[in-house]
Amino acid sequence: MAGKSRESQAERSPGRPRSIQVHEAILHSTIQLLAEAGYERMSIEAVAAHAGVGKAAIYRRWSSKEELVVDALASVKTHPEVPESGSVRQDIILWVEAFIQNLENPIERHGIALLIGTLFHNPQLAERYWMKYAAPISRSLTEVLRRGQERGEIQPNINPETVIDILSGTVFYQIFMKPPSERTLNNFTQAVDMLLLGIANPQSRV
Amino acid sequence: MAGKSRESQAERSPGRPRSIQVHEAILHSTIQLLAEAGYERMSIEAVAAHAGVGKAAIYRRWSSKEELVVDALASVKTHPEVPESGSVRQDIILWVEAFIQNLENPIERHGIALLIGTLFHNPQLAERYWMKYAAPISRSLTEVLRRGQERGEIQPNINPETVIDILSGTVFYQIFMKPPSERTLNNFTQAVDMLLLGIANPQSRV
Amino acid sequence: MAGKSRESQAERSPGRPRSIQVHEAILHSTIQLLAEAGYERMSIEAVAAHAGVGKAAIYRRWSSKEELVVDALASVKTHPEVPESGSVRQDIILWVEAFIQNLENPIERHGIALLIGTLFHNPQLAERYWMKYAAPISRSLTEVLRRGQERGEIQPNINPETVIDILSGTVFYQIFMKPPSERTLNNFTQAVDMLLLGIANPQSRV
Amino acid sequence: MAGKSRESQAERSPGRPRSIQVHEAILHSTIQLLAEAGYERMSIEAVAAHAGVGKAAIYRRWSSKEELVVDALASVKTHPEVPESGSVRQDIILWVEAFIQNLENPIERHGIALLIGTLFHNPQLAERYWMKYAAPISRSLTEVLRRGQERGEIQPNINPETVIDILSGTVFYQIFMKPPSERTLNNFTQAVDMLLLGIANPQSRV
DNA sequence: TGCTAATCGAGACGGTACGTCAAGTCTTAAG
DNA sequence: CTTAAGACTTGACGTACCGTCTCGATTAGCA
Repeated sequence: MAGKSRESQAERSPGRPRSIQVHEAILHSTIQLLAEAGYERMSIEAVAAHAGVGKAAIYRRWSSKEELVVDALASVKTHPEVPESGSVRQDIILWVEAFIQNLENPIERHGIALLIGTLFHNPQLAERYWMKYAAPISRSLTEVLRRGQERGEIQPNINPETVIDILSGTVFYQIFMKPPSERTLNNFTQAVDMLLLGIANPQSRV
Repeated sequence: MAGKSRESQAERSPGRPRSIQVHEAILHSTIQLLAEAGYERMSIEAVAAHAGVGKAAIYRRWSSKEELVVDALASVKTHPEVPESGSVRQDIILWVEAFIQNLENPIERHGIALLIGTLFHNPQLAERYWMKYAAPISRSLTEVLRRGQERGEIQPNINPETVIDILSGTVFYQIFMKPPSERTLNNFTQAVDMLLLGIANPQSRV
Repeated sequence: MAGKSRESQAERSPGRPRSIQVHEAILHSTIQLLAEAGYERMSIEAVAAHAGVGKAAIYRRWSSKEELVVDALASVKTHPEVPESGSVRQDIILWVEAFIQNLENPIERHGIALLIGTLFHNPQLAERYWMKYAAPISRSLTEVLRRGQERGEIQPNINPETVIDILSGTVFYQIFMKPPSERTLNNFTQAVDMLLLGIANPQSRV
Repeated sequence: MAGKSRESQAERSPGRPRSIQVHEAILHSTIQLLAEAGYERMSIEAVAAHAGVGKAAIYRRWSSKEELVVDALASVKTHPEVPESGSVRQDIILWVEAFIQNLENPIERHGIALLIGTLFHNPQLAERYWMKYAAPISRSLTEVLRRGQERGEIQPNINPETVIDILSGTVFYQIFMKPPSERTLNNFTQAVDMLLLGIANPQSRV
C-alpha cells in the first residue's frame, strides 16, 4: 500500500548528487574575481580555473554569467543590525552610516551595478536579487521608524516606505552616481535633518 | 582670452579631412543599437556595419567602446526646462515629473546603467558623462529652489545641493533600483511633501 | 567606358588580403602535428598555437579539420619519377620500391588513413585528395607499361588501368592493412613476377 | 590437454555477476551507431543511452572507445564460405565477389577504416582485429588455391600468401581508395585473368 | 534468511577541444 | 591622410564528449 518508496519530501533524483564543495568553490571564486575585476572583465573560464572546477560544473548549475553572479552576490549578503540609540535621529544616522559602509565593499558595488544594468532586460533576475538584498535593509529602517512613531518622535501618519525610498535613494545617489570629485559624504547628516524638519519655511506652511 | 582654442583659420591638417557624415552616422547607429540591445550586447562591428563604415573609422575617433558610447549618449542629451508655476511645491513636482519622463527613455536608462557600471573602474569617463548629464538637471532644480528662497517659501539657510541629492536620489532609486513590481511612482508627491514639511513630530522638535 | 574597374582576371576583393605567410604557417604546422600525433589526436587549437596564428585565421580558410588536413596533405605531394631501366620487369620493381618508400613517410600514411576514413561520408573531399595524390602515381606506371608494350614486353591488349589497380592494391594492402607482424615486404618481387608470368599452369590453359 | 581454460568450477568472483544482456546491448548499439555515424562521430555517451545502460557499464568492460569498437566489429564477423565450382578461375571469381559483397556492408567499411587509422599508433589493437577479420578470409582463398594446385590448374611452386595479398589488395584498393567516380568494378574478372595468365608477352619470356 | 560484494542506471566530476564571436589592430587599394 | 573592407591576434563563449567518480538500488552466491 505504501508504494515502492517514500520520496515524500526529499524527492532525491538518481545519479551522483551535485557536490556542495563544488557549488561553494564556484560561488566563492566568483565573488573573489568579481571584486577583483568587475562584472565584465570576469570570465567564467577564470572562475572555473580558480575554483579548480570544470566549466561544465558551472553551466550545469547556472545558465549564464548573470545568473551565476546574482547567486554569488546574494550568497554573501549580511543581515543589517537595527540600531538602538534611543533617539530616531541618531538611529537614522547610524543606519545611514552602516549602509554607506556596506556600499564601500567592492562586492556590494559590483552587485548594485549589475542590478541596475540587468534590471532593464531581465526583470525576473533583478527581482530575485532585490528580494535578497534590499528587503533586509528596508526592514531594518522600518523598525527604526516604527519605534520612532511609538515614542512620538515621528508623525504617526508617515508612510515608512516612502521614507526608505528617500533615504536609500539619497545614499545610493551619492555613492553610485556622483563621481568622486562631486561627493560630499559629510552632508548626509544635513540630509537627515532636512527630512526630519522639512525645508519649507514654517511661515509659509498651510 | 581670445577664446578656448584657435583652430579658426589655420590648424588645418593635411590630407583628406574626416567626414562629418561618417561621424554622425556612427553616433546615430550607436544610439540606435544601444537602445535596442544594451551596452554589452551592442557590438562595434554591428555599429560599423549599420553605419556603412569601416571599424577603423570608429577607432580613429574613439579609443574604445566605452568612449564611443559615452559620446553617443552625451550627443542626445536634452536641456531641461526650468518649471515656473509660481509655487515651489508645484515647481518641484513638475521637475520630478520631467525627470521621470526623461528616464523612461531607453537610451537614458542605458546611459545611467553604463555610468554606474563604469564609475568604479573608470572615474574620468564617468566624470565626463556626469558633467554633460547631471549638471544641467541640477542647475534647473537649483534655480527652482533659489526662487523659492527669494519668495520666502524655502528656508534661507538650506543648501540646495543637498536637496538635489535627496530628490534626484529618490527618483533614481525608484526608477533604477526597485524592480517593477515594487515601484509605486504615485508617492513621489508624498516624498516631496515629506521633504518640505519634515517627518518629525512638531512636539518633539528642539 | 570600360566600366568601374577592370577586375577581369584578377577579381581582387576589397580589404586586407589574406596573408600567404599565415597560410603557409598553418599548412606547415598542420603537417608537422599530423605526423607527430595522427589525425584524431591533432587539434586545431594546437595547430593555431604552433603556427602563431589565431584560430579564426584557420576557420576563415578551412571550414573543418578535415578540409584543412586534406589541403595540408596535398601541399606536400611530390611528383614521382618514371623509372627507365630498359626492362619492364625492372621498371615495375623500381616503381613499386619508390611507392613503398613513399608510404614509409608518416605524413603519407596519415593522409591515406584519412582518405579511407573520409571516403565513406565525404566523397567530394576524398575525390579531391585522390586527384592530387593518386593521379601522378598512376601516370608514372602507365608510362612504364606503355613503353613495355612498345618494346613488345607486355601484351598489347592489356588494360594498364587494371594493372595499376593490382599493383597499387598489393602494395597498399601490405603496408596499410597487414599488421607489422604479418608483413613480408620481400615478396613484392614475387608478386610482380606472378603478375608478369601468371600463376596458372601452362598445361591447363585454353 | 584439458582445454584452453578452466574457469569451469572455481574462478567465480563474488558479488553480482556482469549481465550478458548488458554486454550484448552495448555491442549491438555500438554496431548500429557506428554504421550510422562512423567512428569519430559515434560517442560512447550515445551508445550508453541507446543501450539503456550507464557509461560505467561500458568502461567496466572496455577501457576505451577503440577497444569497444574493435570488439563490436569482431562480434559481427561472418565466416566466409569456400567456393567450390570445380574450376579455380571460377572459384577465385566467386571468392572476389563474396569479398566485395562483404565490403558493401557499412559496418565492415567502418571496421576497415578504423583498422587502417589505428594500425599506425596502436599495433596491438590492429593485430587483434586483423586476426579475427583477415585470417578467415585468407584461409578460404588458401583452400581454393590448394585445390587448384591439387587439380594441376595452379603451378605447384606458387606461394598462396602472395596470391592472397595480390587479390585482397586489388579488391581493397578499388573499394576503399578509389573514389566512386573512378571505380570500375566490372574489371575484377580482368584482373583475375591477368593474374592467372600473366601480362608478359610469351615471346619475351625466358 | 540474511550478509557481502560487485553489479546496475544515472548522472556529476575535471578536462580538452570544438566552432563562434567580438574587441581592438593592421594592411590593402581607392579617393 | 582618410576611406571601406576585411584580415589579423587574442581570448572568452557555451557545447559536447572523454574517461572517472559517486550515488542509491539491485542481484547473485555464501553463510
